[in-house]
Amino acid sequence: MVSQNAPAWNAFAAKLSQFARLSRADILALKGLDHGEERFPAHVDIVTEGDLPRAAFVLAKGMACRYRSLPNGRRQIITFLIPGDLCDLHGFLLKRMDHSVATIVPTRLTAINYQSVNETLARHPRIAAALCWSALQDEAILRERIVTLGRRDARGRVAYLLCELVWRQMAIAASGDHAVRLPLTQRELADALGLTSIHINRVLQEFRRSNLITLEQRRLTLRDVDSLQAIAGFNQDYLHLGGVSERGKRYLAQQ
Amino acid sequence: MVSQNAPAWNAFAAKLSQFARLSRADILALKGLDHGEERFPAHVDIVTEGDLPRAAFVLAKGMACRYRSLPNGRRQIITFLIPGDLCDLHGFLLKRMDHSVATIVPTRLTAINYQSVNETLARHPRIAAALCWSALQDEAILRERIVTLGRRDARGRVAYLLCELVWRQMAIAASGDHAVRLPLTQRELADALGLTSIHINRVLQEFRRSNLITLEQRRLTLRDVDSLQAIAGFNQDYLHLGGVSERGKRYLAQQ
DNA sequence: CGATCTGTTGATATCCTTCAATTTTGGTGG
DNA sequence: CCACCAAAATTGAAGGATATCAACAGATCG
Repeated sequence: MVSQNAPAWNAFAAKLSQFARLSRADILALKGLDHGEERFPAHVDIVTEGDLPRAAFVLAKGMACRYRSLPNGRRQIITFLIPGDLCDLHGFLLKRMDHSVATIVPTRLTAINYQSVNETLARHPRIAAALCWSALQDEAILRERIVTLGRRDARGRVAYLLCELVWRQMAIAASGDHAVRLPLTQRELADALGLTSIHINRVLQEFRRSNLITLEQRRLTLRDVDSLQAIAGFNQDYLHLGGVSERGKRYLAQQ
Repeated sequence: MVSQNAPAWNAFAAKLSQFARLSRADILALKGLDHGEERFPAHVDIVTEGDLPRAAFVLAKGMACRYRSLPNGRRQIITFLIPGDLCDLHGFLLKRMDHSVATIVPTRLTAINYQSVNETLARHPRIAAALCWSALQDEAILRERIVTLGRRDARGRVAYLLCELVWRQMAIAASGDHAVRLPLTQRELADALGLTSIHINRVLQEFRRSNLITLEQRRLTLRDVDSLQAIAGFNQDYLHLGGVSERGKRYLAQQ
């Protein structure tokens, strides 16, 4: 069942390694969860609101988003999923999805063999702790989005989201220059930030004129991270990129 | 260490029982996590952004909120905590809190003995599953808030939040009449919904004039739930109040 | 190589905020 | 129990940030 799918496990392992140093055995155990790869074209639902939740998966390549459609035709993008992100590890407990997940570009998933998850976690406490931490980070990302939508203006929202996407991508594939591929349309940015694509357009242009960013050919570079952070009233603490607490380390040592 | 603290465990057990039928032994095990009670007056931080996370706790009585303050003096309330809610079970892994938690009224917490959590979960798979589900619900609540702040207008936001608070309280203390104590000021509603208290005031008055709600003496009654849901473009599916999926039941039976 | 989606620009509309003042409520001490 | 004070609720007027509408240019893709 193990697919030739190095990027997925690399990205996943890279993400988890932010939290806890994984041994060779740990990384092998991660690969043991591989239950086969699936490919999806761009702009297609992976799961749809109302469905029975599908098996958990790791996003191996590409990009996706969780979103919800409203009766009035609007939609809200809740989160972006990038390579290494784990999706719905415990979702099988639920009867129906309360939101949808869609691809943004052609995307590959690695299904997770959830029968063996518990055993793997029991035998590899560092993996368990890292997943736990990853879940904490995911929740922190949701909270930060709430803060953004509730109390930042349009410029702050855009600045915040661009920083987040760059930091998250840099965490799984170190590239020192704050430049990443950003395959999002202005419409998608708008749906994530609770604005119209027209207004997103005007904010992006202002940022370009002020030399805060460059964004062309789907490639985004943050040219002045400090100013962007100031505009958003923002820092990256919420991503908890700095590793585990002393208490957490002691806890891990006991296991 | 066990405090005379029946309400806490009742509310906690009532909440978890929505998800999985708990045995007597399960409920005793929950009580075994009790690590003492703490009391806080109204409008006081329980934890403050930047702090080392405190031990996990269950809110026993009262009401609290997670919030974040922004450099420009604004604040955003992220979630409300009501009796039975579990707070930061795995937070000890983090170095610092990325947000604060404050009381809204005089509040009692029951600290959780996190040394014994793992053992309890291993021995009581239904508790483990119920906590897992509770975490899924918490995440769903965050997602719904994102949808609200991103794509609903002021009337929709207020309608949504009032419904959510009533449903959550009804789930832990069945009262058939859609009436609950709501100790929030208009300022606090505003900080939760990304609006000004002045605008909250106008929306509430419109709702009262239209006989959608009554709200006086800190007591809220939903008089026309259907209309409120229509205004919010909203249903309660996201709270997953209906129990566990068949797959989830099979999984539990194996444990 | 046309069709459709995306990005861009301008004019106008609107929802919500801001500012300012007043009333009501709730809590506290005398 | 009442007087007093601060906080909360209420009301009105004016301003601003973003939405909506409309049209066109540019890019992407089968």
